[in-house]
Amino acid sequence: MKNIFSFNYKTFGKMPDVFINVIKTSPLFIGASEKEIYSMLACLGSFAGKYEKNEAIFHANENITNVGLVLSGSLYLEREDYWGNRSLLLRVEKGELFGEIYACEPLLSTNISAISAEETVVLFMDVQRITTLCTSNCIYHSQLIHNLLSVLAKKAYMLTCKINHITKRTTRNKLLSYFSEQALLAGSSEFMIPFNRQELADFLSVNRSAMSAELSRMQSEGIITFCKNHIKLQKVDNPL
Amino acid sequence: MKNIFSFNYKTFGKMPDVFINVIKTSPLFIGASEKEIYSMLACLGSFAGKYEKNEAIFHANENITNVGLVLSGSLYLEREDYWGNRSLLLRVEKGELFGEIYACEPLLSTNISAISAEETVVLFMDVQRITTLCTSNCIYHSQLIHNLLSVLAKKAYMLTCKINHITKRTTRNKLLSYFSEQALLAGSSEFMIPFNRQELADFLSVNRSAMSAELSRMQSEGIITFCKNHIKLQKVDNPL
DNA sequence: AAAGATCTGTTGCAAATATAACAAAAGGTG
DNA sequence: CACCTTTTGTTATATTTGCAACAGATCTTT
Repeated sequence: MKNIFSFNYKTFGKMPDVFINVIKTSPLFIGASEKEIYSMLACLGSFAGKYEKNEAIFHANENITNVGLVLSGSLYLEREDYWGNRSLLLRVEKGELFGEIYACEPLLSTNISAISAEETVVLFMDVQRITTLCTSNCIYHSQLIHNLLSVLAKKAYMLTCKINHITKRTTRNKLLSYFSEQALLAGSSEFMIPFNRQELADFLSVNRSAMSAELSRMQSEGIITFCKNHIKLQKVDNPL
Repeated sequence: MKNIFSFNYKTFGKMPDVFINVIKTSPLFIGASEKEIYSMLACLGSFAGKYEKNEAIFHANENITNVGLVLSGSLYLEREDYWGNRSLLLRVEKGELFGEIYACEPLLSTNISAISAEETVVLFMDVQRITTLCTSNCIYHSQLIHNLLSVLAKKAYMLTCKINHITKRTTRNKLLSYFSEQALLAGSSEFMIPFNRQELADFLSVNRSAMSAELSRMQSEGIITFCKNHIKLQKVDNPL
């Protein structure tokens, strides 16, 4: 990790515009003015770090107190078990938060690792300063708490959605469950998935080659068509 | 559902002591005085409902605005798929909250149902009145928000723990993952589980009879001993 | 363009699982 | 106690998955 900038009253405003625009549209600061954002960043002791591909942003069992906001790039929240089987919990994209579970409840032992999927810049914030009233006069403070609640609720919701996928008993039904969610999100029967085959298999916790074979069967049966990461669901009577 | 009492300035203090004691130790009100609790309950438009066994407290796709607190009994958060396969997300015990995900983010469509596991009394509270500043003078208000954040973070944590169990590739490893978590929680190699066999299978999303057979194999191999819901992990070199 | 690395699809086989059917055990009720 | 219901364990079989190995495709690097 390479520390690229931090915020206090001296460095106020030293952040590139592309990053500010990400922060403005992030779920934590949505609706806040640029001035409010700078004020909050200083208040939250923010600093940013740059990571190469496949670098660990935090490890399982590490003590996390900062929430992370992806300013550019993307990362995986993942876990490796005793035998080295990787299980991919979530992919975190630009503009999204991660580590908020552990940052809000520092007593919880981290049970996952955060690994950069590409070159990635992360903004860290001390979330404890959000939940305890800050001494400086943050007009945006109560809104921030409200947004943090919203972020946590949505994260928990995403986790229950993921559980709904992987509790399906066959690889085909796991795939269809995930694909139909993605189609709903995209508002179209055609969509791109943010995973390659190995990552998708790790996300649905099935074997890659078995999943690849199942994808081919589904295509030959006319249930789906796919080309690399582009998936198209065909209309069939009862896919699920 | 049978409505048993609600709270406003008139009904102040009409709640049985056993229920007040549950509320006092609940994660939402922990540390609050009885007076503060009554004040908050009125502020949150609370009311309580009584449910028979196997009654639906809310259905999937229902719009949820209230968070629920189990005053007595217990319930399951579960989901049934197209073919009727039940998937048991979580068991919610006396003193625990449920529905907080949907109550905090009412735009999220409910993807699970809440079903009482036995005769159960639930206290409902309008959580939106927590996150927006209430007009009455609630001294405990900011503490309540802090507690709600904590509850959501812990719920998300529990969900990631559950994902860690069910992403294991074999029934044996799912069982061992769950059992070792329970042993850690109990602080002992012997512990009780809150599920019967069918419920445990639904929780780990495996077939009941296949799981039953696996439990027997594990016992015959000396990995565990069990009698009904009482499980004992044996010390072996490399159980996981 | 050539060489190397990575990703993807395919196949056969061993291992694990789902399913159904049944019997024994446990619990509840009159 | 007898009867009924629910829960649990057992078994056989068909289905599904994991695994390993390989070849073709795609992407990177020099």
